[in-house]
Amino acid sequence: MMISPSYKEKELVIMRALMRLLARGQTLAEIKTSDIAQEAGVGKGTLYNYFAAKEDIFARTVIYSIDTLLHGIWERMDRESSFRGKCYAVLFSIHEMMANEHSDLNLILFNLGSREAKQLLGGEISLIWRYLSAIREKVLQLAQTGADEGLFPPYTDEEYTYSAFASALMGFVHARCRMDLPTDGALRTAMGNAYTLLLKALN
Amino acid sequence: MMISPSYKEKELVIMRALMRLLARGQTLAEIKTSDIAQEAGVGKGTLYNYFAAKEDIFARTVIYSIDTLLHGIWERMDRESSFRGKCYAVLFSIHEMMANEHSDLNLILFNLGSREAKQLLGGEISLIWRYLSAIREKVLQLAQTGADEGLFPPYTDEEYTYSAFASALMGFVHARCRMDLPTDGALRTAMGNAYTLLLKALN
Amino acid sequence: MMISPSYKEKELVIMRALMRLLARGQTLAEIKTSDIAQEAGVGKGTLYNYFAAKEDIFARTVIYSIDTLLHGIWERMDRESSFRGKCYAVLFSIHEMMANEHSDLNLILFNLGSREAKQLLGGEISLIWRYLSAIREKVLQLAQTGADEGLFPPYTDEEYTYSAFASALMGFVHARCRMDLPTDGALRTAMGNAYTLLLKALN
Amino acid sequence: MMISPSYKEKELVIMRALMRLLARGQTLAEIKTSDIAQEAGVGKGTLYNYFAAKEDIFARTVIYSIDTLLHGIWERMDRESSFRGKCYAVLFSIHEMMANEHSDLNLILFNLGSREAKQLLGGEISLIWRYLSAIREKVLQLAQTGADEGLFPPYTDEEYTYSAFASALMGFVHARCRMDLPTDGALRTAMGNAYTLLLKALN
DNA sequence: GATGAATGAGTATTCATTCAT
DNA sequence: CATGAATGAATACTCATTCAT
Repeated sequence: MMISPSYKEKELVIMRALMRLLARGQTLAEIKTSDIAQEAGVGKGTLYNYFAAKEDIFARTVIYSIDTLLHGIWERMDRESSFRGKCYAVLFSIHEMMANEHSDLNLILFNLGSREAKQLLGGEISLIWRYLSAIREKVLQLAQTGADEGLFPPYTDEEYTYSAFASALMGFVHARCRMDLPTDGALRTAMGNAYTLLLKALN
Repeated sequence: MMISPSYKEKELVIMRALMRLLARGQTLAEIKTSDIAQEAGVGKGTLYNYFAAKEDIFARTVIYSIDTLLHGIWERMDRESSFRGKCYAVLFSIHEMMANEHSDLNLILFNLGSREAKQLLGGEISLIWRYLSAIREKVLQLAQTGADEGLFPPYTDEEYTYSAFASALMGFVHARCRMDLPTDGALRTAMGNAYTLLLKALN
Repeated sequence: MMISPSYKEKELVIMRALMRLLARGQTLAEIKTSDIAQEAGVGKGTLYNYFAAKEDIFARTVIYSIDTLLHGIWERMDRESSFRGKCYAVLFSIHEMMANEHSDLNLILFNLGSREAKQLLGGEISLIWRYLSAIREKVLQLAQTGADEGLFPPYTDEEYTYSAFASALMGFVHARCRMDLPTDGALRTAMGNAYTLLLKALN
Repeated sequence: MMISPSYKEKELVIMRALMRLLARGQTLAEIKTSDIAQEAGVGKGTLYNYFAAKEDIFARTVIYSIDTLLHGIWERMDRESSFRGKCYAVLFSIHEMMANEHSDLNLILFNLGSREAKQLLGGEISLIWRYLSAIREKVLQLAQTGADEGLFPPYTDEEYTYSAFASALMGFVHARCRMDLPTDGALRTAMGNAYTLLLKALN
């Protein structure tokens, strides 16, 4: 299920050090190679035995984070059997990721502009499409589950269906963004709104 | 309607020069003060007569762009009288903004990570909230229009209503992002999906 | 008579600073950009307003030194009217250059390997040939002077004649190199030997 | 006849690896310890079992090359019995050395500035004098041979005689340097000029 | 106000050397 | 003896900012 390759011990040490620094609130632009080395507990030179350049550390850490994140979300979904349970599992994962400064992905993504991200991912741009298609497949499976439960008819327009899930999810992200310190109530409301919208959209 | 203050002649010359550079495909990180000065046709020292620092040029250009963008969208909406016309006006504005490398806002936003953006907007973070509340108000007016036309019942849950618009819009943005070179057909489909979803969500 | 272009004030300040550092016994490889800047009394950044890179400073200083040196030798030769006087003027110039740690050229040349020198002179390799042909012309004029004085017959074989001057000169350089602290006597002997050899070779 | 000490197997492997790298056109400054180790087919650490430092490798390789070169020239001279044959043997050796990128010595010498060379030879500066005196002795023997053949009178001024040989040789080197791709004819002319000059100088 | 030459703090990267295995 | 992963000192170069004109 992991899409990217396996990692050497030291590579992980270094990438995790970078993520800890980001978790501490530092910007990518602020982080120096010496900071990463120190945080990782290795010499500065060692970085360059495993990564071609500072940028390379960033790029590969983004990929590692996406992998880890998706892996986490899917594990959580798979533990639920109902459509509703799976949807809330995703929403809850997203919420946690946004709440947790230490959450792998958001640290990276919120530190990159999209133009910059494209450059960082560079040659590995195809990875993006592989992620997107893996996600799409998962979404359509989920739609199937909902249809099986009789919550809405089986889909006939794949693109519309996918788009409905995307809309509900991103609407939730937007709502979540607008909360400074989300209360349980506000959170439940936002999740409920997303779920309601999804069902209406698919009926 | 412009939320930010008025600008001096030279300030505009400089901010527009920055936007031309971005339009040319350069990253914020790549752009040097000397580039901006040259593109603006002024001396490097002149920049510092109008802006406190390089970062300040960026920050104020972001705001200027948002202003310009929102102004444009609203003008376009106001030219339409029907609910459907207003909705498509917004979707079309977004599409254009994403298609047009020269579109003011996207140049800026796509060059900023959100963490960085927060820092840039800095003390002016309240501006963000003023924009958001202006937008919310406009959205609710729009919902009123739709209700008046009998397309859906008047809203009772303001947050849900706002969220539905946000979801439809962001779903469209996501769909639009997935098109490399959008065909007319694909575009119309994506807009149709967003509009359909919105109506279903509000009924 | 100067073969290379004219120099800006600051360029000269910098090149002369480099030469002072070399005169102080430092190797080219040891000299840092900051050393040059400090010795020149300018900021490190200023170096890069006048030279493209450290290597460029070296390369252009070599050329400047060669110019200066040749200019000096020729001035000295021109002050003498007799063949013998002109020859001794050259030998004496060479001696001085080798004795004087501050002599422009030797500082540079003795710090370069020939492979490195070729690279430094780089695109300006044609300059070398212009210098060599200027020298050859001067040598043949000198041969003419000697023939006019009846010291040896006019030359028929230009290459042999040029080669004889070169041999005598380089033999002197070799002899001079072998002296640690040259006494007046040893010096006069070496010059005498070179002059004798030259006359015999040309008769 | 070898002036420097004998070498261990691995030392030779390493020094020859360095020479191959130089032969390939790389500058001393460009060559890294890892390059030498790789070319020699040993681990980087092994270098330090046989040499104190990178500089030490260079220095001892210079000496090894000089030894090899002189040894080669003298062997060639000894195979000739006539004065003329011996002289041409030397000139031809020099020519070959300059023509052959792989010739041991020139690779080293043409990569060193003289200041640097002094440092490299370092404590072993006395070696230089031993070489020079061995050379001087050989030259005077050669002069004796020429006198025995009646080509010129026996020498009375040792220094002048030595100097004449040095001049002729260095004049040839200078001429040879000026040829880009030496033709047979040009080469024979240059050798003839050197030999002619030598005989004239000694008569 | 406008200019741009001068500045020097700041940083990614290299590579000789070591030493645990 | 042989190795090569780990190290960190060392350094060229950039570029935002200043200020004398």
